[in-house]
Amino acid sequence: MPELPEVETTKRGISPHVLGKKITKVIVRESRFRWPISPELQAQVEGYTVRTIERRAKYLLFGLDHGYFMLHLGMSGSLFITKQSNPVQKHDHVEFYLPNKLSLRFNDPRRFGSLLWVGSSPHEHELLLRLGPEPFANEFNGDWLFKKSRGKKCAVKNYIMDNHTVVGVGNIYANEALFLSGIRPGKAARRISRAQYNSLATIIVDVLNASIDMGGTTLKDFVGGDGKPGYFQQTLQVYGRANKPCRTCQSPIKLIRLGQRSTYYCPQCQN
DNA sequence: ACGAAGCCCTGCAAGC
DNA sequence: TGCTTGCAGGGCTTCG
Repeated sequence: MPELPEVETTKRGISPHVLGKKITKVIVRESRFRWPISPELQAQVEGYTVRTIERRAKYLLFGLDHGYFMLHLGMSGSLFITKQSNPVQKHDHVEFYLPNKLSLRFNDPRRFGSLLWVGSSPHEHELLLRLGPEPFANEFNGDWLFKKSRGKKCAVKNYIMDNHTVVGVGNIYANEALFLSGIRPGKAARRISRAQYNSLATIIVDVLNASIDMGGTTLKDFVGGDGKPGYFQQTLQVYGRANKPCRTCQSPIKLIRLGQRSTYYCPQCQN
């Protein structure tokens, strides 16, 4: 389940091997993804050079001279550089041949990911057009969270996981950030104070940044490796810790479901 | 406009 | 041991 830090880490990991390189061949072994991979993609990409790689939310945008293709890792996707001669593993669904007998491979067991040709204005694409701000953008702060939340009855956890509020906050980081902010996840978004949103916004940015920094330590393993997710290396405070003692107060961590997602919190520390 | 639920899919763990 | 069942989850889509 790649969260934003893994997508950013992936981008940084593959960039040196992909930027300025010509994609000589595209092999689609499985086209059934979130949306089927169109034959157009292969035709548009083969023989062209990658000029830019951007991340928007959890999407990666690959810029060629005549347009962009966009890739999402879904829940189980990974993207890595490998030698063309290395055996194709299960779920290595798409392969981009690069110079020097290297390849960029897209592996995705659950196929919740996507790969789309989006033409010359990717940011105008339907999937990106109405997304909220990046967490690292200036416009994302406590003030934004507070103002946008007025009148919203939904749980604050669902609110911060909504891509219209801010992008890139997945289930794990939503749980962790709410714990670190002392906010109970089921509380209505409109009932959170400005001060609490200031704290929450800062913590979201800090947690994502820390995770990207840790992810960066695995970059050297990207050739032939898989880029270990950053969050496995950090100590999770509540996520996956149902009934275990809170690291702060020893109270058992509670597990509930909000918006069909596992939600963990400390009933003592979060109000 | 909002919010909740449904759906896509495979791997893994638990239960029998 | 080998089956069946349930759960996990990002995010688009549909329904109320």
